[in-house]
Amino acid sequence: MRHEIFTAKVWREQANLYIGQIAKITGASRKAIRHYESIGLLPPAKRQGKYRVYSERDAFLVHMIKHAQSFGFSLAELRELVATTSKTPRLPLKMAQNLIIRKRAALRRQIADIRALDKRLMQLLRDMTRSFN
Amino acid sequence: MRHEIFTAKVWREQANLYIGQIAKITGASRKAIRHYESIGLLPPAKRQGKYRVYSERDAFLVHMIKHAQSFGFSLAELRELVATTSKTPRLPLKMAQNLIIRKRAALRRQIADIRALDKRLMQLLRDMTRSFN
DNA sequence: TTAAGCCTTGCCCTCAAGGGTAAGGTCAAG
DNA sequence: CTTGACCTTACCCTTGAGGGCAAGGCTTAA
Repeated sequence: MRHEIFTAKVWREQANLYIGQIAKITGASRKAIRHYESIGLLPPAKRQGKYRVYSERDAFLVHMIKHAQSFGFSLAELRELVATTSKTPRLPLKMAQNLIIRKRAALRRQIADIRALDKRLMQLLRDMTRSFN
Repeated sequence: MRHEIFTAKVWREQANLYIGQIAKITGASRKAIRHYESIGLLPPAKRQGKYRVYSERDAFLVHMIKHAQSFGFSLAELRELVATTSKTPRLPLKMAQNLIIRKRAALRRQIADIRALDKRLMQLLRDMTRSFN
């Protein structure tokens, strides 16, 4: 029964992929993909028996996660975006843009913090030099 | 015997302090102080029986560690400085200055990295906006 | 000698993002 | 029906700097 329904051809058309296939396609490790699911970043995968099966849409989500990570986003920061994306046909542009804008603001804050620290270090250095003379 | 030698008065003069006293003086927790010892940042404390006893010099070292931490130094970064300081009468100025200079260089690198990331995010935002129109 | 207040070691927990390995179950094909 | 490739859960490990707790030992003043 199942064998007739899920022939190789139909598989490819429905893109019912095991986790290893998704991993190969997206470049994420199997472990990472399960991890995303375990922390609720990806919705629980459908199962065929005990095996997780994924569609090309899921591959897109994983791709998105990897891409976003390379831009410095943490998995936690991506939760909402991924959740929404998995429920709507297209990437929620506004949400993604807001994410980026907030990240940029955080970066600006980081730079300010680092500069403040640098100033303190500079002053410390000056004080030490003075105590030398 | 020991009781005659280590009277309260003599104690105060020799500043033989239990870990709780050092903790109170320096503001570091007992746990933190033991932690510094366990990772080899502080030399193994002398013992009176099973209790660690510290001198005011040790208090100075702990103070130094806390101070340096507030300037963004990790315990690992302080290893050499603390080791040397604990073996010489005064703070090794040159070594401390080099540490600061190196830290400032690292901060500059961090800022460069953040700015590069910010540029990428800006570009990404532009691309997304374009795909909107 | 005893109570109160210190101190001791040892173990698990935190956060992020998985890596590594074990031990075993399952799938598709020959 | 077996083989080999793939999958499953489950547990421990990593970095940094300790926090929290347990269970018990030490000190010292009264």
